[in-house]
Amino acid sequence: MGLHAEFDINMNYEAQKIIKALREARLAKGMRQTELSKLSGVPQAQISRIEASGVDIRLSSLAALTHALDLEVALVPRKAVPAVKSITRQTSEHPPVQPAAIGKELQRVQEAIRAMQVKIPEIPNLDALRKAHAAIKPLKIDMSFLQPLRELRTTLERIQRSQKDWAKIAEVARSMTHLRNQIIHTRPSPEIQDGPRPAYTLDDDDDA
Amino acid sequence: MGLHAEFDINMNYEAQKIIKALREARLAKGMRQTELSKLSGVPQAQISRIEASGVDIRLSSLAALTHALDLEVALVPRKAVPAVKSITRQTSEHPPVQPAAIGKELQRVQEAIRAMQVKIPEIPNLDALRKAHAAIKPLKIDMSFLQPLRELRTTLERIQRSQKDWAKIAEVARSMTHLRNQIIHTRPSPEIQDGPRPAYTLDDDDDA
DNA sequence: ATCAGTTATGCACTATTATACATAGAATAT
DNA sequence: ATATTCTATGTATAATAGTGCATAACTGAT
Repeated sequence: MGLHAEFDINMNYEAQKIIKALREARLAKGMRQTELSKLSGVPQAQISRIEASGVDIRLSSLAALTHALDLEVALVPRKAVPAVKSITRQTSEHPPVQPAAIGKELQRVQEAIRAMQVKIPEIPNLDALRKAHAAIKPLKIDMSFLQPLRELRTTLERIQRSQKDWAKIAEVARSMTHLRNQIIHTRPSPEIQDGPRPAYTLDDDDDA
Repeated sequence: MGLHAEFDINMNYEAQKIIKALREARLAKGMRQTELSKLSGVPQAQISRIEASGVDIRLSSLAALTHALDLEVALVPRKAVPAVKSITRQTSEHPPVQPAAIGKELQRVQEAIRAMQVKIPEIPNLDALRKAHAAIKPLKIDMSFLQPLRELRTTLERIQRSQKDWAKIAEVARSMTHLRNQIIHTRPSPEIQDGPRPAYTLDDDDDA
């Protein structure tokens, strides 16, 4: 039982690749096992075992997890694999070439959201927040938006600390979406094209 | 066909869709459960249970089956799902290297069914028709079946025009299903003797 | 009616996932 | 070093996938 237990021989390559993709998808979203647990309904302990101990997961569980990660399980013909791969690369999350300060701030926002979730078990609005953030993340953001971002974050943190006014979370989410729209409109800078991040799916990036 | 379409409540929607896709992939290749069983190592009984009784299959089994079917399990971002679907359609479910005349006739059959539906709003038998057609569509069909297909279609059209004898629709559906079975059974016949065709087809008929 | 091929079920039995807690161990802040 | 968060494990139990064999049920063919 090492730190990273080896995979059992139970699962074949294919299966292990999927599991690995799952884990990477979670990490790419900055999600913790506990969060994913809450979103998917799968207990944290089980997620851990799945990721680390090579549990031969059942399809329903896989579906639950992927759903929570905004992914979908698909059966693609071998012949189509390369094409599909290229598409998913395009669509997957890019940590875009960002001014360092912006990148850091985005990270902090994500942190704040996560902290929120940890503190308060039952919040429906949180998902809106997460989505707003996810919508902003893949954009190229000008330095002029650093301030607004920071303010949003501090507001969020204040709410979290005060343990009250959770109703305001929805409001924050709204302004965050608004901010996103502004960002988009300031310059016709659509999605980014390069992606050093293959992220999940059909990864052939081998390893051991 | 959906003799027994009763899935357990254990599996979620997503999971059931995958199972269905599996079954259809098998049928599209004209494979029988015993054959798939040999290729994948999964016992026929288990395959049957999986397809019909909504077994919550494990990932390793899924991988084994998909592999035997020349498919791969992929996790695709929700946003990319439509694109991926269009690709996989192009590659697999698509008119499978069909003689042009057959393809056209299938199209006409579909037309006839649709016309029927427009004329008569509520007919239970129509669904059977639709299913029979859907079951035929993904098959590789020999030119020898062109005549039977055509006859079925004209019968259908006659019924529709006469505005009567709707009871016969069920009969047509039955013979269509029958036709499907015949088509499947003639699989081990490497035909391809079409005339009206660009000579370069490059058909990648992958039957092993 | 009979036969052959395919799929669905029944049953006994095993192997493993899944779950609930609890908690240890690792990694990160403070 | 201390606290906190995150991940991995331990234990016990329930639920069920998986297997093998046999065979029923259904279909199309002779």
